[in-house]
Amino acid sequence: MNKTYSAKASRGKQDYNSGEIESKWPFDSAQGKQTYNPTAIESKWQAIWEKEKIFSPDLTNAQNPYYTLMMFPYPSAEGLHVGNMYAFTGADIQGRYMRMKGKDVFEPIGLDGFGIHSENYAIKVGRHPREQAKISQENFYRQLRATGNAYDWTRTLETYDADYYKWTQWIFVQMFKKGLAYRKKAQVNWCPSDLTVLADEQVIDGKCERDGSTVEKRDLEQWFFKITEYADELLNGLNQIDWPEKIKIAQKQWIGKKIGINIKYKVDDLEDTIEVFTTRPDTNFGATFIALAPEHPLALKLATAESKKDVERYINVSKKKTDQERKEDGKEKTGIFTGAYAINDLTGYKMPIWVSDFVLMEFGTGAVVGVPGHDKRDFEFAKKFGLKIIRVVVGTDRDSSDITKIEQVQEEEGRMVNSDFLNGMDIHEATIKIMDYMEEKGHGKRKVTYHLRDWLISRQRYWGPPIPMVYCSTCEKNGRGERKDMPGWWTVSEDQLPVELPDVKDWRPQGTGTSPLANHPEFYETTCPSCNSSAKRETDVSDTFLDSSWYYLRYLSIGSGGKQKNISKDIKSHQSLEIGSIGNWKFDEPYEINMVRKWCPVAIYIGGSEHSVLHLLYVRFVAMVLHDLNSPLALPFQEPFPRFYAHGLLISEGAKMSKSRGNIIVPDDYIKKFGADTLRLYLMFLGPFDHGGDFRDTGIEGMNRFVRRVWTLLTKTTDNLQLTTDRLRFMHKTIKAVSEDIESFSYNTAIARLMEWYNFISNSKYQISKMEAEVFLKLLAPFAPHLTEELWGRVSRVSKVSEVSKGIHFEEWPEYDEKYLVEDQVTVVVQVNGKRRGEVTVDSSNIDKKQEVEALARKEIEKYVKGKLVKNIIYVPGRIINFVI
RNA sequence: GCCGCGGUGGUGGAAUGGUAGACACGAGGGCCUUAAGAGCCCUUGUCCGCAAGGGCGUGGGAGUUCGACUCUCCCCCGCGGCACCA
Repeated sequence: MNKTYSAKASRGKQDYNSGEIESKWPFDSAQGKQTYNPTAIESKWQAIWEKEKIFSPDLTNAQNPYYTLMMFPYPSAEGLHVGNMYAFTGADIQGRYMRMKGKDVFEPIGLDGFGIHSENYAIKVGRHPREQAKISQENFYRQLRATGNAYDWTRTLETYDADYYKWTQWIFVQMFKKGLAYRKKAQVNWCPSDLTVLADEQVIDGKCERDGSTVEKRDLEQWFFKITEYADELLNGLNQIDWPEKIKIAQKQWIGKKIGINIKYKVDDLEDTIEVFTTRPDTNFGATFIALAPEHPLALKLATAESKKDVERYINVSKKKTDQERKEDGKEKTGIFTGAYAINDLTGYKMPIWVSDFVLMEFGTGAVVGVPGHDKRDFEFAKKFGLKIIRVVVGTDRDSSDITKIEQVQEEEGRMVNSDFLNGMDIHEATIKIMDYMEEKGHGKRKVTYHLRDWLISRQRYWGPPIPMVYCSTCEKNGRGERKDMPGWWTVSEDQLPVELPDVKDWRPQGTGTSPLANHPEFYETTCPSCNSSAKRETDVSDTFLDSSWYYLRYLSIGSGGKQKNISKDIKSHQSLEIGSIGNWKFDEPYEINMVRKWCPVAIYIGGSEHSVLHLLYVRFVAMVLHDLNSPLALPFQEPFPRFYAHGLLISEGAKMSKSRGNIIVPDDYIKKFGADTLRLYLMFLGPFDHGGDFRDTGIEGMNRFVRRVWTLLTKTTDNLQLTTDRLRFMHKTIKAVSEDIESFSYNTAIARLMEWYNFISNSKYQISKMEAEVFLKLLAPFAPHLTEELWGRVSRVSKVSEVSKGIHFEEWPEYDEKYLVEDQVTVVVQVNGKRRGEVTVDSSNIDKKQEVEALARKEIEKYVKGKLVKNIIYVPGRIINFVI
């Protein structure tokens, strides 16, 4: 399919270059100008590309769909910084390469501008979020255009558009209908500076993911998504997707599936039983105490009369502590004895029941069985309070003595001792045996636990999609509701969506545990969709991560059937939104399923790894739910991104770019001074794409020099040039290397190969032939799209008058020919005992003749071998010959 | 504590187990120029040496191999994820 370049082809093409051929593609405007003027060239081509819509594929009729997607940005803060540009450029190169390889590439862009990031920025600058969004949008799109990425500008989306968040709300409704959205009162993470609740995934080390303030616990009634119901799917799906291992591991850890057993213990002299969860029931013969979380319902109940007061005091102190304090104080274990005992059925031992805040109510059953010999925490606790310690496992250190020091606590592999019928078994065998035994005896039941918790979805903020639910107290009294388990609650019907976010003046978060919308009866007062009595809308909005959990589907559906939308102010403004359609833009479906079938799953998704357990987990969950819809809209796949590539982080002054650090670097000035092409090349040349790097502009002049030299060389193309084999070989070698490097995201080495080729031609004082120039431009095109487009017009013209060219970015990627890669002569390195002592040149045809090479090599290293016994000679054909003496 | 990734010149970084330092940046020297800038040419891991040449070199230590930046084990350092998760 692709052209193969050879000397013959080159001669054949000379005919076309009369210099008189005209093309429809506007190549002529810069004719005659000889100095490189990036500003002029870049804005010219950006305007042409967008006007001609060459990067807007025909979604319906495309033959080789290739959907390349970059995580869309939060347009908060002061604009696109070079870190964003680094990531976007790397993604764009991949897309441009695939386009030249013959794919119909769809590369959309949009803004994730709804939600807390953008709202916080609006607070900072004191502007209404909606007003700020307009400003940010304009600024971001202007900057994005200036980077020269091949975006489809006819299909942009912004998550704060009513025509987008209508469907974000629709997804919430589907969640509710499937029983996956529910409301419950729970201890939730509260960020005291954002004045809202946060999902577990948004709390890092007890601190808010965004602003680093210490997260508090509050008891609030909140909306959750039952992501836990998909825990196994989310876990198993990881085996089928081509994602970086570190991200898969992070998700796996976060899901945290553990198989263990719930064991019930009778409380001595009482009717109560205590249930504990453990993954190490094999050590149960060594169980000597029980510890309850302070919040455990039995904690106070079991306390004997004389200890009741102390237990109560302990519980109250614990409850006042934040999670953070509990963890920090936990370095020194605390606890209080209830006075009660539980019976270890295996040994008959009366285990004292304690209350301690190292036990967490949220995990397992909120109670643990203490095996101090084989768990360090249990040991610390037992040691401090003088509880019994029994060894039941002997590990690889063979220590079988009593456990008296923390270093002796044995948590790893080993064999059972002091454990009756388990003795002699290794711990894994014993685990199975004891679980079988306990289940048989009715003492316990196998249990799977997950670290993953349900996704807390509601936010007490303004700038987000209102949760599309209505609460009717009349219905609740009558026990009626859309779902039996949630009396009083009704979804807003689809034809009533979107629930529009009203413009209010008091939009700032208030910290009362409710959204600012709760102050607006004109918003929340409504009638019950079921019984018509007066009812109240939900006033919380949904988490930003819900907005971004489905956007890849929407891009495909902007413009019905792949028709392009007309960007008009009316459509963009939420006030004028009508249900139905405006122009050719359909509003009656969240995504067009036929387009989704054709283009999804996404061919390659590129983004940062900081979203490992946030966006990248949520987006998979939402896709799985949509896959399971009982509807024509059900997705035909479970995994939206079978291939994900995590780019590195570009940092500045050793830290992630952020406004608070004041180390933001914006590309604008560099683009103005050197052009986007130079900056693109410079960013990509810093190192491997998954590596990131520290942005210093010390090398950018050098890259600018390269770009200008390329310009100079390529404006002096010669048509009549007989190429030597050497030159052809270099060209083919470069084609091979650059192609492979792009495919493996080694952009830095791809650029280095092009520099080598340039050096080879220019150092030899050669002129560049037309054929070389064409290939060179094509290989450089993904990296420097404007420069190459401009030069393409000059170097190549277009071969056929009748053909309408779409420029270099739609030309075929060059293919290399193996036969040119073979060298006539090769250099064989001569080693003595593995040390390089010389080299010999051998004809390629002779590289398999060991004797001849050996004879040549011997001469080379005679002085090293003289008088020594050569024990062995290793010859690697064409590479190396090693004399072992 | 557990898991993952990394450690190569002054700097960013190259190297299917086979010539370590590609390609750049920076630095030094030269040409051009009235001058500056731009451009071009040369040198540039380190030590000894005028040179020829040689020694040493990929965080440290051992090992496998004819041969190790690359594979194995131990240790040190940096970065990232998880974490009183029972």
